[in-house]
Amino acid sequence: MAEAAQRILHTAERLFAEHGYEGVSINMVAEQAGVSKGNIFHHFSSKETLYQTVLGSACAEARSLVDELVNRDGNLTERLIHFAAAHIAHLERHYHLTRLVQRELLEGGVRRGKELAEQLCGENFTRLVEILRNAQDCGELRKELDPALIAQLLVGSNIFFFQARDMLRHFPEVDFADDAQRYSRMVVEVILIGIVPPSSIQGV
Amino acid sequence: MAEAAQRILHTAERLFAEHGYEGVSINMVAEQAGVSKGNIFHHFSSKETLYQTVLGSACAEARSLVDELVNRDGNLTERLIHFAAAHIAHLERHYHLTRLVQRELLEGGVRRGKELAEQLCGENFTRLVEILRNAQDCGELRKELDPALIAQLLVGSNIFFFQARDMLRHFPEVDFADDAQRYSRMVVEVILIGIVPPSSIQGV
DNA sequence: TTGCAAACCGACCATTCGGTTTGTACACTA
DNA sequence: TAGTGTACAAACCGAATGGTCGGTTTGCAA
Repeated sequence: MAEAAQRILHTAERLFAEHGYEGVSINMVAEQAGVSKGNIFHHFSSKETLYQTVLGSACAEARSLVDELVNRDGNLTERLIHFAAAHIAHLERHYHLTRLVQRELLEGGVRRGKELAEQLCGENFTRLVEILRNAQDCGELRKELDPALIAQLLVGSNIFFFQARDMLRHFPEVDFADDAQRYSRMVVEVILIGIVPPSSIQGV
Repeated sequence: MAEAAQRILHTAERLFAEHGYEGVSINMVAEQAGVSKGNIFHHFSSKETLYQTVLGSACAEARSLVDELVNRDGNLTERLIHFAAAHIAHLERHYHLTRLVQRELLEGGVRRGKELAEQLCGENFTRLVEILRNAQDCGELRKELDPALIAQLLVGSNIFFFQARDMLRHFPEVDFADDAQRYSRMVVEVILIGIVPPSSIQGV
C-alpha cells in the first residue's frame, strides 16, 4: 500500500476515534494527513469504505492477543491475573481501537462495523469462558457461578476503566486513574476473593 | 413550556442518544417531532443549546436517585444489593440518558456536557465511597481494599452492562443479557464473596 | 525514449448543514 | 377594533458536506 494511503488510514483512525464517524469530514482527514481530498477517494471508494478499512485493519492487530491468553499454564489465580494484565495493557496500547470499538457498541447503527467488533470481542470472550469452565471442573472456581458472568465482569471492568478514566481523574477519592495495571490487578483480587472479610461470610 | 417544545426535547433526547451530537441534524429533529425547523430555533437558540437542555433536563431527573441510596439501613451486604438493584433499574429506566452520558464520556470533547456528567456521576460516587468507608470501620469490609475501587467496580459493571448488552445477546454463552436485575445481583454476589471456593483461598 | 498505469491535485457539483428572515394565525389587552 | 406578542411554517442564506472529474506528475518496464 502506498505510503500516502497508510498516512490516510492512521489519520482517519485517530480522528474517527476522537470524534466519531459523523464528526469527521473528508476535508479534515485530507488536511491532517497532508494529502488532497481527491487522493483519499482514489485510495478509498467512499467515506464509509475508509471507516470500515480503519476498523478492520485495527481489529486485525488484536487477533494475536487471543492466542497468548490460552497457551498459559498455572492455577486459576495466576492465569486470571496474567490475563487481566495483558488485556488492559492491550487496551491501553491500542487506545484508538479501544475508543472506536466503544463507539461502535453505542451505535444502534446500521453501519456494520458493529459485527466486526462483536466478532473480535466474541473470540476472546469464548476462550475466556472456556478457561473458566475448566477451572470449575478442577474445583478452582465455585461451581454455582456462571462463567460467562465472570468473563463479562473481567473484560468489562477493564474496558470501562478507559471510558471512565478522564472522569475518575476528577474524583479526589480515586488514586488509580493513571495506573491501569494497578487498577486491573486490584480488580482481579476483588473478583477472586471478594470484599467481605472471611470471618463474616454468610449466605447472600 | 409549550407542548411543541416538549416534543422537540423528547425527540432530540432520543436522537442524540442514538446517533450522537454530530449525527443528528436539526432537520431530522424537526421532521420526527412534527414541527418546522424554524420553530426549533424559536424555542432553542441553537443546536448546542438544544443539546445542553436535553442533557440538563435528563440529568435533573437523576438527582433524586442519590438520596434514596444513602437513607437505608441494614448491613453492607443488604445495602449493596439494594444499591446495585436500584442503580441498574435507574439506568434501564433512563435508557436515553444512560447512552447520552456514555457518549459524553467518550468525547474528548470541547462540548461541556462532560462536566455535567462528571458532576452527576461524582455525587453518587462520593456517597457510595462514604458508605463503603463506614463499612470498613465496622469491619464489614476488608480494610486493605480501596473503597473507590469497589465503587468503580460496582457502578462500572452496571453501566458497562448496557454498553455491551446488544453484543452479549449474540454470545451463546450468555443468558443474562435480557435480565439486568439478575445480572446485577450476580455481580454483587461475586464482588462480595469472590469466585474462589473458600477452601482454596490463599494470598494473592 | 517511449508507453502506461497508478498516484495525485484542485476545481467543481449537488446536497445538506446550522441558522435567519418573512409572513401569518391566534391569543390577549386597551 | 386596533394593537401587540407569541407560536409557528416556509422560503431562504452562506458555508460545508461527500463525492466526481479532467488533467498532471511519477515510477517503472519495454
